[in-house]
Amino acid sequence: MPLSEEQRLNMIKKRQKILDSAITLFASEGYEGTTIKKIAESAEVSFGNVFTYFKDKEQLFLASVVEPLGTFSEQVLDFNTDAEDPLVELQEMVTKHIQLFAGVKSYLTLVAQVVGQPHRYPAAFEQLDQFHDQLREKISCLIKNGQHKGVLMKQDTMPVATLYTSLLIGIRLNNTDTRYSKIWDQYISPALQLFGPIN
Amino acid sequence: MPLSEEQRLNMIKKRQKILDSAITLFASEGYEGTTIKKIAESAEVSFGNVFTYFKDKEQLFLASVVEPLGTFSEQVLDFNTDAEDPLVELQEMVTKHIQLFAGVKSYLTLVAQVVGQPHRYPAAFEQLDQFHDQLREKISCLIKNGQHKGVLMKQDTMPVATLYTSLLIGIRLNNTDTRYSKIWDQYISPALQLFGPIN
Amino acid sequence: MPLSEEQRLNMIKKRQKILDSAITLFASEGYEGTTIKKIAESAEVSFGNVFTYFKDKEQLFLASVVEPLGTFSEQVLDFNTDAEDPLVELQEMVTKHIQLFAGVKSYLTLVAQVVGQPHRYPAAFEQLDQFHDQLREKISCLIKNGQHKGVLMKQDTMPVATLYTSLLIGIRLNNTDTRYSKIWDQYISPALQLFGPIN
Amino acid sequence: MPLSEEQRLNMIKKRQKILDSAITLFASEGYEGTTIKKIAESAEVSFGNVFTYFKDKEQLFLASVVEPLGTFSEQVLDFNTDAEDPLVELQEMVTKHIQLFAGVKSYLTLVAQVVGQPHRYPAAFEQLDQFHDQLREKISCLIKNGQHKGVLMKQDTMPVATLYTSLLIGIRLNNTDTRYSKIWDQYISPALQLFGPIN
DNA sequence: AATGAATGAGACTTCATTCAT
DNA sequence: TATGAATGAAGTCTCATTCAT
Repeated sequence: MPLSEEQRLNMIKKRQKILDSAITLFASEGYEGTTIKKIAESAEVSFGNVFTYFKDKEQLFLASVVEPLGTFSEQVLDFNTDAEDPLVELQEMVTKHIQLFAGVKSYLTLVAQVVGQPHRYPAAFEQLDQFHDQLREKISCLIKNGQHKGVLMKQDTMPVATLYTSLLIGIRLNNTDTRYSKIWDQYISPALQLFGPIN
Repeated sequence: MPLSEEQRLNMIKKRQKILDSAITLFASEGYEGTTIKKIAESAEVSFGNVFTYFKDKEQLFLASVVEPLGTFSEQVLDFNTDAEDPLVELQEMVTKHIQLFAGVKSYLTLVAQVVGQPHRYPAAFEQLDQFHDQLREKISCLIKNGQHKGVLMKQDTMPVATLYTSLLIGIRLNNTDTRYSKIWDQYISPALQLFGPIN
Repeated sequence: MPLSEEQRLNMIKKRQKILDSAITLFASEGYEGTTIKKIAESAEVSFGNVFTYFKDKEQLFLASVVEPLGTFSEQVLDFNTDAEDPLVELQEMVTKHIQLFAGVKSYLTLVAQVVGQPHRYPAAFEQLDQFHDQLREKISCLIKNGQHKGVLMKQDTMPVATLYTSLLIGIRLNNTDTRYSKIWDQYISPALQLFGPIN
Repeated sequence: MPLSEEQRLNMIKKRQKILDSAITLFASEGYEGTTIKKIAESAEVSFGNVFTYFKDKEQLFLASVVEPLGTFSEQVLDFNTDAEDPLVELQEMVTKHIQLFAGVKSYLTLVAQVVGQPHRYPAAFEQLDQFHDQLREKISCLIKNGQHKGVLMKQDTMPVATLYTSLLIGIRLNNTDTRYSKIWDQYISPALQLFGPIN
């Protein structure tokens, strides 16, 4: 007697709720500061039920870092390296990134923890690092395009890309607000300067 | 019976050794990942002796964050807002900052933890935040000076200052190496772009 | 709606399969070392289904010890106390016992557990103890017969019977092999000595 | 400041008390049936303190099996294979063994558990098995001596030795009393028959 | 009857802190 | 001051049992 469709959906929802609670708590309380009990309470799930969905705390942490990465990276990587007008593309990319980073507080705090202590979370770090490389590579391409077209000043592109991603994670770390607000818009224009636009 | 001078010095050294070990371990293993036993072993001090110098773990953590701040902030704040040539001053500041951040891995990883989880470490965060404000303020002044002298493009100065400090903590987070190396020099020039230099 | 004959048979088979798995596992992993999940997997039955056939773990354990006892005791007690030639009867009994004990590894390991920790499994122990008494009594009778007929030396019979059953459970404990093999035959002749045969 | 002699002695006593409690409990309740809490209570020691002396439950179990083995094996192996009068030596050996096994209930129940589930306690079994081999070997020698001198009937010696050790562990398993009593003496003479004495 | 998710009690273990020496 | 044994609270995880489907 397999599970009914309704039950299956319910379980998927439940799993997601646990994961969301875990992300929030891991982000704000840290790995050891977060107890399974807290997660269960926050997700309105019984203590033991957490283990129905995640083998152990470590796996739950890993899932908290890795699972949202798919959607997130897709959004972050959504820009065109071969754009006709690289300056406009850059502007749009920066705008989107800033707004995205403004709105995703918990997850990015979690990411910052993993990035800050790679040897403590090797599996999670591995995945993040891979994405990070991909992102920097793609940004680097767009910059090269801009330099080619003479709208960006000539400079090594990878350091700039690295600085840019550092800046993104850095502002997320430095800001305590949870949602996007006008304040974040102020960052767009100076952040663009990093790429050395020629007007 | 008062302690001899030699004993007093010895104790000061011991305390510092414990603090250094604590910083390294808190940085790499996190707060609850770091045990008093590990700290004692790393500092080559007996287990119970740690409590002779620090009341409890929390205070030791606080000291790990706060005590190095004095020297560190002095170095970071060592630039002249009223410089004759703000561009040169900026260049020197950025160079110094990058080199400084390159060389202080453990402590800054620790700082990033506190900044990322402010409500978990309120006392420590308070101090760091205060320093951060002071730093941004001072950088903002230097930028204003540059804009006044027409060597920097006009833009809101605080967002730029914030971006700059974000960038600093961000590159520290993104790099795993423990010491300054030539690689870090690549960041200086693009980081300068952030301020919108006019040549 | 009563169950069809086929269903009834199926359930009986299923119950036996669970019991067999339980015996094997209880024997090799011990009571708490054995989980319902393991039993279910081993019996190729769903987890919850185990509880359809056995109220709880304790009852399943009890059944594991008690149910096979019927067949087993029948075989063990199958010898003739009033045999014409008690020496031959003894020889045949010992041979049969050794072969039987050689072939029933799991169950006897389980029995040994219960016998070794009587106060932990009082109900199970009770039953085994009763059978044990019966067995010793019957062996004692056969010995007496032999002594009467002058083919066994005179000695107290109960201690000999007890030693004999001890020896049987002891060799089972000391041997790791699961099936009867020629090795076991070596034990027959010396075991017979226990009874003090006169030739 | 190393520990004082008195403290060291105290710790040794404490460790032994824990070990003794563990042996008793493991014997009567089994491995999983025995909790650290129970052991601590029985040894009149705080819960956490158990871990000062034994890394974890498994190690405590191993120590419970292995540490008493030294004294025990010494006593069990204390007989002379080259005795002038092997019959007398055998008689003395059996007497001593029976009395020894009568008086060491808990430890031998524990031994029986390990022997019965070797794959569950591989490390402990290893040690016991080694001792067992040594014992059988030595008994075998004494039997050979007796056969040589014509006071024991000719038969394979190893099976007899194995039967004898089986018998010893078997009677220990079958008897519930904790101390040596006259009852045990009844076993001596029939047990001797096993070796096929010629009078 | 059959299934497997849900529950929470209870086990092991770690570790900050206390304290006697 | 220095040491490390003693304590027990708190955390993770397992698993028998229940129960809705």
